[in-house]
Amino acid sequence: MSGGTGWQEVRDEALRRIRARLWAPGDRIPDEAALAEELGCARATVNRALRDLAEAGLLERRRKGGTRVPLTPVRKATFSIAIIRQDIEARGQVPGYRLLGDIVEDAPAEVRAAMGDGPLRHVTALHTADGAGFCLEDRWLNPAVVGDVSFETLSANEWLVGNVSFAEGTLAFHAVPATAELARALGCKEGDALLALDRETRGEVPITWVRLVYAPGHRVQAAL
Amino acid sequence: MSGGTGWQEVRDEALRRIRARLWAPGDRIPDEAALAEELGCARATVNRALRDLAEAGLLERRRKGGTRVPLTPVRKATFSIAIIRQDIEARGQVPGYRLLGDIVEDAPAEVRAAMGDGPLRHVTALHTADGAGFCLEDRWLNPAVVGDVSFETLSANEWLVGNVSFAEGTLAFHAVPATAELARALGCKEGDALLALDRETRGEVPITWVRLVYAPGHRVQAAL
DNA sequence: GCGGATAATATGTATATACTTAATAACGCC
DNA sequence: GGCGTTATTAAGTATATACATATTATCCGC
Repeated sequence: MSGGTGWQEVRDEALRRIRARLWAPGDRIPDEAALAEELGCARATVNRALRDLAEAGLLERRRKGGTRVPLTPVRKATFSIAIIRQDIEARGQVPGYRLLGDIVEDAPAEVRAAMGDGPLRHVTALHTADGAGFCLEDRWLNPAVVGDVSFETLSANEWLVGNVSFAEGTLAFHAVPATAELARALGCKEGDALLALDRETRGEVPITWVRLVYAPGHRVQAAL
Repeated sequence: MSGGTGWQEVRDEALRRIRARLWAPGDRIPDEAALAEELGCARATVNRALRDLAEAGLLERRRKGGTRVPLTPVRKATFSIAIIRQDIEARGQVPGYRLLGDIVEDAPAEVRAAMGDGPLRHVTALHTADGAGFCLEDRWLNPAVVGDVSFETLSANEWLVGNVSFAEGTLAFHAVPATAELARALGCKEGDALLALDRETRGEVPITWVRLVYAPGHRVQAAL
């Protein structure tokens, strides 16, 4: 009657009521059955809509407890992790890649915490955009997983995505000062503030630990 | 037969096949009806499971085109945005708050791009954890939205969440060098590399633009 | 062979129904 | 009143069915 029964319309109507404070923070909202009747749709449709909002942190749902608008919503932001080359192409720039180092050695404590003790394959490479340094990849690999694949022309980043992707892992952002090596590779001054992304990937066993350090000014954008 | 028909079990089984490369990158997987029959459940259950994997970037689905394992998966990571005070409490530390400045003035170009021209209320505040500087909040507010609420004791961060939350916005991470003010507030040296989070929030009109600069070493963790 | 209309198809969604589960509320006992 | 048991409730899930919608594939006329 009111114009539609799709779950997205139900979600939008719920969102409107939240924003208009018809449903104020702390409030318990009508249950699914009541909303279904009011909006003229099935309960499953309301369920889908409210579940969607709950996943975004805009509602809190509990069995028997009903659904309520959180007093202090914990919004969730998502960002996409693509291959670096794709990232650069998406910016309309020409991607480049240069292998800087590839040796087996003992890793620092920070890496050993994630990858375990024992010698690891240490690969460093520079990704460029339109010829300029874009991102320095500092990667430690489990030799048992990668064997002796060459990363001369194909970045480890790309090889991993195509071969041992779909694994679990953790990810964190932080800031690091540019070392002499970073300054040289990324074309900035030593000590400059750079954005870094640490990522750890493992399947059954640890696979890789990587730190990507981006050129000055780089921003990683997320969507709410 | 095989042990269960819940959508999470279907999802896990699909994930297992992807990881085991039974379904290899580029492959088209069986359609929902076939999987439903094979796994002994309803098509809607399979749909729920595969939709979940597609949202995580582990599958690509298209009407008529079927479902396939992406050649270069674009994984999605999510992180939660809570009130800073809650963030600090979650670390087991005692949160503190000190208002540093609150004046109406013209904003720099970067902020005007998001908030429009005209004078804005500029609020700066320091969040502390166990007494030490944790995060400097540099916020520009639309006076038409906030009026003359006092942020002496309640952080703007918290006031906004409780009053104009549920709005749209953008969010980005980057790195900045510590200015003299930042160094003083966060207890570090001038020029130190610091993680910054820029966030823009708007409803019908621009509401606020904020930059949170964290103390040295701070990491923002995301989940895959 | 090419382009455009047409058919086929896999996913997307809506619905009624039924049952499960977690959490709260009610009850009754002491 | 305090406490443990039981009943109730609202969300969570599963299912069959039906129809919608985007594509892809096919067919046909030229």
